[in-house]
Amino acid sequence: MMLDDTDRAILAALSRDATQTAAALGGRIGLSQPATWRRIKRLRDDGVLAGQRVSLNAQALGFGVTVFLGVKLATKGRVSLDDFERAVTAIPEVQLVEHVLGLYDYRLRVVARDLADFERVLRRRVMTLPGVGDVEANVLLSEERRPGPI
Amino acid sequence: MMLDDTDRAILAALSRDATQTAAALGGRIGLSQPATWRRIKRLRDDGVLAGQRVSLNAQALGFGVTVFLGVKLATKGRVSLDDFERAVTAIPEVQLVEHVLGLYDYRLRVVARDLADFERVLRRRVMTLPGVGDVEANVLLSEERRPGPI
DNA sequence: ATTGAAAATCGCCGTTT
DNA sequence: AAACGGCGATTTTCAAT
Repeated sequence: MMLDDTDRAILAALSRDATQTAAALGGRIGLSQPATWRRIKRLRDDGVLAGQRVSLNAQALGFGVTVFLGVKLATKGRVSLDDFERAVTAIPEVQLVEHVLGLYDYRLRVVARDLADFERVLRRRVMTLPGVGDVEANVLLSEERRPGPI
Repeated sequence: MMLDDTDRAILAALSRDATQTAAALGGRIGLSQPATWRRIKRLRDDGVLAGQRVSLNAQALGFGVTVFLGVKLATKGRVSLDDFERAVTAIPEVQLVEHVLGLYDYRLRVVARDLADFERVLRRRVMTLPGVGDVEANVLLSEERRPGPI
């Protein structure tokens, strides 16, 4: 599928604020409500707009600590990967499981109430995962999301 | 603020799909539309529901490669951090800038059309950032988002 | 239970490619 | 002629009270 500048403007606008109406968005880029809506629908149908999700404020929920873990597996057969993924997705504190290629095999985004709570998760849950070798940790200080290239 | 199981069910449902209506969501958890809507409004007012974002399908947009970069700065004064952050947010291919504590100073999520395009971004844009020391890369194979602890 | 707004269409006609 | 947009209108749905 081919995207023109109008599509890009719509995607950029929706990235900033997904709650705005088709009429308001169209007004800002010089399109009528139906035309804007048709384009949004096409972008949805083409799979470019993949969905819409709320972003939860972890701080407000009492999760003050976010840690990124790089995990290297000790053994890497197909079964090892499957076993690891099955087990890791059962840890509630894990928000994101990324299978990667490079120095590590998996990257995990983990939230905890505080550092003491994180230590518990690390020792009782992460270090006991099947096949785990090296684990590296980075504590999140701040993050900024950018619109991306579009 | 205090969350009960009903609030948790609402947050979990909205994390999966933010487009669903209060009536539909309520129906699934045994609440009326107004009751569900009031709870959602309270969660919004309390700052637990922080906003709503569309998820763009990078693949469909022609960005087939996602790479995580761990960046270590060579020099780490306040000015170095400010300079680095200013410069890195000007790279369109960077979707996410995470300031972290640990082996690395920053973690970047970078998208590119393909590996050749990524090499260009890495050499021309990332390696020329002010104060950059070591850079480590992990190529994303797949990722799975989880609801988190809520 | 109600209302007012917005989403989600449709048809038609003009323009551009 | 195919694709797209504007305009006007309608129906349906849903947020909000």
